[in-house]
Amino acid sequence: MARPKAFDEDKVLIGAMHLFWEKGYEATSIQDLETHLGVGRRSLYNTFGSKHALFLAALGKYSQSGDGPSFEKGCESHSAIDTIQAIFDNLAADTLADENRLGCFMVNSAVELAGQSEDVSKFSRSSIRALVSGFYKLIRDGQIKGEIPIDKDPLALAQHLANTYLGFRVLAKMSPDKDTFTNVISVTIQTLT
Amino acid sequence: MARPKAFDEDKVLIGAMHLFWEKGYEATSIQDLETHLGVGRRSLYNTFGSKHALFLAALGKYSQSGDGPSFEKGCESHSAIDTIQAIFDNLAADTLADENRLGCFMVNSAVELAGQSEDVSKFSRSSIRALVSGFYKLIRDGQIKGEIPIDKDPLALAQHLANTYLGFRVLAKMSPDKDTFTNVISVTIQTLT
DNA sequence: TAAGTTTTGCAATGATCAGTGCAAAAATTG
DNA sequence: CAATTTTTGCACTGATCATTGCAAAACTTA
Repeated sequence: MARPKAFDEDKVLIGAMHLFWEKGYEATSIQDLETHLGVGRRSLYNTFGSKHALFLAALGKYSQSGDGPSFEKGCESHSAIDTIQAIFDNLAADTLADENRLGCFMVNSAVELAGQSEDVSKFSRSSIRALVSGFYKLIRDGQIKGEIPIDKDPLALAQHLANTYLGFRVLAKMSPDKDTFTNVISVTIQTLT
Repeated sequence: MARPKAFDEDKVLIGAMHLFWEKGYEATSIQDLETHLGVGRRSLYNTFGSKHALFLAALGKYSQSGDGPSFEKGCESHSAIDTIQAIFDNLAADTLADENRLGCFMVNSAVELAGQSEDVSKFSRSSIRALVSGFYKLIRDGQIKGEIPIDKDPLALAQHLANTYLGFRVLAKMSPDKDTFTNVISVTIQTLT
C-alpha cells in the first residue's frame, strides 16, 4: 500500500452517473466531469481507464442501484395488482416531480448508444429482461392469489407492463403530463382483470 | 437570380435527416455531413445557417414525411380495431426488418436533446399530441361503429395506444423481439374490446 | 458578351476534444 | 526517518469540433 486516493471512488462514480444521465454520453466532456466531480482527470483515467469505461461503470452502477421499479415490496403481503398499480403510480409521481426531466438513464443510454456500443446494447437487453421478469413474478403471484385470471398469458401481460414502463420513460422526456399517466395506468391495470 | 445551387436542397435535407437519425446530434459532425451528402460545408452553412438549424430542419422534415403510423387508411372502409392492429403490426414488422435499429428519429432526438433544446422539446410535444389525436379519432370511429364499447374513455384508450407506440420505439433500440411485439399487441388490442 | 449575383472550394479560425508523460507530492510500511 | 508505492497536478499532445473570410467560379439576365 501507498498513497491512498483522495476521493471516494463510489461517490465519484455516482457523480459521473448523474452527469452522464443529465447530459448524455457525447455531450459530457472529461472537463465537465473534472469540474463537477472535483477530481483531476488524471485520477479519473487512473481509476476508470477511459471515458467509455467510466460511462459503462456508471451504467452498471445505475442498474444495480435500483432506480427501476421496486418489485419486492408486497409480493406476499399485499395484492399483486395493488403492487403493480403502486409501481406505476410511484413512477408517474417521481417523473412529474423531476424538474430536470432526466428520465431513465438506461433508456437514455440505449437510445443514444445501443447502435454504436455492444456493451451498452447488452446492458439494455439485460435491463429489459429484468424488467419483464419482475413483472412476470408479480403477475404469477396475482394469478395464484386469484386476482388475475388464470387463463391469461402471464408473459404477455408482463411484456405489456414492461412496454408501458418504457413508454412512461419516454413520455418523461417528451411530454410528462399527470392526466396522461393516470389514464394510461388505468387502462393498463384493466388488462390484468 | 444568379448561380443556382448545385444540389437539391430537399434531398440534402433528407440525407442529413438520415445521418442525424443514425448517429444522433452530437455524434454527427459537419465533416460527416459534408462527406455523406457530397456537399461542401460552406454550402450547408449558406443554406441552413448552423448545425443546430440544420438538425431542426431535418426533424421538421421527419415529422412531415409521415414516418409515424398511417392513420388515414381504412378510417371509413375497414374496422377501426383492424386498422389499429395493422398499425402496430406494421410498426413491429418494420422495426424487426430494420437491421440498423434506427428506431424513431423524433423519440431519439427527444431523449437526447429535449432537456437541452426548447425547439426539440416543442417538436416532441406536438409529435405526441398528433399521435394521441390520431389514435383518438380511430377509437371514436370504432365506438361509432359499435366495435369499441361506448362507455370506455376514448382519450384514455388513445393515450394508452400512444404510450404503447412509444414503448415499441424504445424496444426497437433496446431489444427488438418478434414474440414480445406480438404479445404486447395482443394485450393492447384487448383493451379496446 | 458584359454586368450582376450567388455559390462554392479552400484554408484558416480559436475552441474544445479525449488521452498522456512526467515529476512532485503524499501516503504506507519497515 | 528512509524506502517504496501510488496519486495527483500540470502542461501538453494531435485530433477534431463548429464556424467563417475570401476570392474564384459559375450561373442568370440583359
